[in-house]
Amino acid sequence: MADSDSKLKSNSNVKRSEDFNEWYNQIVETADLCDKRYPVKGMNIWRPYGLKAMKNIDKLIHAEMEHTNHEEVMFPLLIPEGLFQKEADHIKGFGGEVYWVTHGGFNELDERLLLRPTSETAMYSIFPLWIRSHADLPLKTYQIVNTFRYETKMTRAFMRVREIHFFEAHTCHADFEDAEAQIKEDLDIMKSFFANLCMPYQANRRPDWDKFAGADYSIGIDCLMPSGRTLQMGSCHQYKTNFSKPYGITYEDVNGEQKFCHQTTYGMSERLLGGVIGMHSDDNGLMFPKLVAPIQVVIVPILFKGKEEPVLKACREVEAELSAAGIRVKFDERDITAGSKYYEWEQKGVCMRIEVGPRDVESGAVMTVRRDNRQKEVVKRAELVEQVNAILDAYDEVLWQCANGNLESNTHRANVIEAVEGKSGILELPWCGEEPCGLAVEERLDVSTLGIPTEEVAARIGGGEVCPVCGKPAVSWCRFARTY
RNA sequence: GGGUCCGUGGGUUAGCUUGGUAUACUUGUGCGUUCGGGACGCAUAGACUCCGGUUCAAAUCCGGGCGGACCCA
Repeated sequence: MADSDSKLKSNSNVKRSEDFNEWYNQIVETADLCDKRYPVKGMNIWRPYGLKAMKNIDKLIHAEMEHTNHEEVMFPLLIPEGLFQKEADHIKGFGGEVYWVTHGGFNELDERLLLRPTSETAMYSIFPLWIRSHADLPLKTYQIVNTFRYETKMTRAFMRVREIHFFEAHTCHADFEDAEAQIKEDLDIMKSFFANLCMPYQANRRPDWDKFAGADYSIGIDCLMPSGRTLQMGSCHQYKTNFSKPYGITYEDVNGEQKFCHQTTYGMSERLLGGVIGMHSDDNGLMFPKLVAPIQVVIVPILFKGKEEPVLKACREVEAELSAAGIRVKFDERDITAGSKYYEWEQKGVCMRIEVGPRDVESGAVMTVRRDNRQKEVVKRAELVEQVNAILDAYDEVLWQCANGNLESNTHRANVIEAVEGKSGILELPWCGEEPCGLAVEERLDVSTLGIPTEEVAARIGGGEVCPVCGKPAVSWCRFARTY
């Protein structure tokens, strides 16, 4: 594998291992995921291949939602100013980053409309009409729509954009306990969902100064990228009655009393794709998990003059057989050399390829090659589907192990700040729970506070640790990291 | 929030200081020879971010917009 001296496809390739950030910027375009040339900051074009990957992720979300009895809805994009302004903290949090619609044709609007930065205020104006009695609860809804935020910071494909492909689940409950049960269910959903992406993560309860605008508390889902920074891949929020009071979301309980609902939300976005790209890749390009990959298996014919027909025929049979088994397969018949196809599909993250040449046709077999380690294996045609599925499973397992290894070896726990100073990754320190101490750690280490692990075992103080800033007894462990 | 820099075929770029015919590689297209890890030959297509100013003349100088990169808070 003479990668180092092989000719570069483009004039400006950087290796992931050398410059992760620049590599990311290039791979999203060279792998045909998006087109960044649209002339509005933070608004990129989804190209077919990238959109397929995103839709596959969406499918996993839909499946989780259906499984947990959430129902899909779609609310309008535009929100009247008056509705938006009902919850004070919410406005404070989002006010600076909303797009306003001020005109209809040539006429100035009486009431300005905003493009939803998130849909709380749109949905909660209607929920009171849907909820009348305890029998209407819990109300569990979700939607996958585009939202808009006027980002002033540097934008980055899939990771920080102004038009966001956004998933949001909104639930209403009779009381706090039931809302808390919903948060627990959300944590379960995360577990199975991120397993499908082969993404190990940490769920952290955000400190109060970093919670969602209007929330009682927020839980962030953080993944550690190979660059050593964490990426927030989603979040869920306990609202208590913070929104139901201003929006009048009430129900009549069994005793005939009117009560305010308790609410939760769970949100994720196209960042999921950005995270998958960053996490599962190497110097040769992407490695999509099998459930995300637009193409799971690519078939490359090895053609020799005068022997084309039997090879092409075998390829078509293999394609049909795999396709019938529900595997996303592509037969690459283009008239370019086999080698250039290998490089291209490896870069685009196809899980494995099948080579079919005259030798294979004669022996009734195919050659399989895995994307993750380029391991070659001869597979008999009779065992094709079974073996391909086995390889895809093994491939996914490697992705998970690799990512998990990165997380574990870059999580550093210590009692004093000096011990984690200069370390990259996730840093865990005891914490007294006071904001000034958290902020002091942030400043000292140039990190952000991720928060307290939601897993009790990870959060619990065991041996009388003290806050490394103020020296008072710690109430829990707290995580810090440089973030995207 | 404050500052610096950049914008030339689809991509990467030379040219800009000192105004005058725009460079190369790559990609794309067509034909032929090839094909078990980025093939080769021939032919061909394609560009000065936008608006205004200075000038006989602007990719080049000046101002602004839009877009992008970086640094500091």
